[in-house]
Amino acid sequence: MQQKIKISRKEQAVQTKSKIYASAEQLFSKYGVDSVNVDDIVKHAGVAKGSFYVHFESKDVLIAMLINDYVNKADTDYKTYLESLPSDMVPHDVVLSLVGKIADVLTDIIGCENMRILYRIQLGKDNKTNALIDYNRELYKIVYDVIANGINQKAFLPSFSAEEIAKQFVVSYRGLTFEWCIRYPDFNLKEEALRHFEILLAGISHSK
Amino acid sequence: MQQKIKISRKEQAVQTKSKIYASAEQLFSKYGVDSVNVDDIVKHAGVAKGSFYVHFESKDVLIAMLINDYVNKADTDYKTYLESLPSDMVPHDVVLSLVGKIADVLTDIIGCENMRILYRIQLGKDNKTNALIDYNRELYKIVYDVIANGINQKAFLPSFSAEEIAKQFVVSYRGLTFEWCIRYPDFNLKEEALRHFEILLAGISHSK
DNA sequence: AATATAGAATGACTACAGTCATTGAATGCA
DNA sequence: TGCATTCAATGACTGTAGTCATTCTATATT
Repeated sequence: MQQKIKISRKEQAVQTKSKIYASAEQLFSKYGVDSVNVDDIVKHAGVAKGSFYVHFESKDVLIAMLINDYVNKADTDYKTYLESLPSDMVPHDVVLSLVGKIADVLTDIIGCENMRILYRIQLGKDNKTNALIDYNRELYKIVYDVIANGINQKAFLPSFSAEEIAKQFVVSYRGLTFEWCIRYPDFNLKEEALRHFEILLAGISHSK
Repeated sequence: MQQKIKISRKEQAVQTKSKIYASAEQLFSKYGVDSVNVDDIVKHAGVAKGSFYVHFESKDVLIAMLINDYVNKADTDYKTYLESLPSDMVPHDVVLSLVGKIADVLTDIIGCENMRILYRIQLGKDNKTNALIDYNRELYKIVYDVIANGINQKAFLPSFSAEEIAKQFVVSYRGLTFEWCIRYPDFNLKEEALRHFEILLAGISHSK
């Protein structure tokens, strides 16, 4: 009468991990990451506390994974957004549109609280988190394409490589987002980002 | 036979706070902030644990105060550094010199670990810390002076105000420092900062 | 001088992240 | 089939930040 479906040890482990991940996602989205502790998560998942740490480095790493998944999903949208822009738009304006769109996504979809948590975790002493997660990879690639295209069209100077500019773009945007996180709500991310990149596009120096 | 020097209640409180602050400073610098707990500090100061929380919001706020004091002391040095530069140096080069000097101070004097802790605390949910401490105020003022001077000398475009540029300068530098903190030691702050600001100075766009 | 008030000081206590020695069941091997 | 190995699972335990009801005493008020 052994009707149980046989399940391998490995599959079982994957299922346990999923149960924990799903429970965390549910509880976090319902009550917020600060109001939910690891005991709540494992109780909801129906496993022991130790099991949590078999599958996840720490509570923070799990949170970072959840938020990062979310951020990456949003980042992928930028490609669709760029394709929706008129094809005759000049690179200068494409960059600024993208800058604005990113601010909208950060403000309306991801939210200041999530970014703050994500950044805090990235700065944690355990750089194991950082090895696992390649932050802003998607965004970097999209920016790179836009810049490379601008250089090809001779709209941007060839003095700096597209790689270099894209890298510094992401750095600047992180600085802006950081400022937004700590000054919220007294800092308008979109406005500041647009001004920042207008300066970057134009340069401040007469020498050319 | 009451030879005790009379001391007011307020003075007493100030002394208690100082004892805690000094003990923390000593122990942190000797063993590092992660190896010293609040119990160690209050034991060393000869007060009860509760007293710590009478005078300080949290362990993190105390750490932030200590590091911020240190950072501000370093920031003040930049003024001296700028005065040491040849007076005929063009504004473009003054900016880059300052950028390099800041990187040196962050790398050699303050250190990645301290910046990481400071940023992590700034991102903490308790924005009470942030109300207390005005981060990078000194740096902003110094950058502002350099930029305003550049605009006066007609070396920089008047399209953007010195306030605006100085503000964005600080934002960019925070983005760079953040990246340095999380990528350390695989990120050369000075190199990246110099490249970043070379791009900012020149701009990337042909339109002018 | 007697009483009331403020607020500094206290330390036992709670909450919670993270640990680790032990258990037990699936898999590999003879 | 029986023994050995592996590793997921367990939960009691530890370390530490932060709390709070209570005590104590200098100062203000009468």
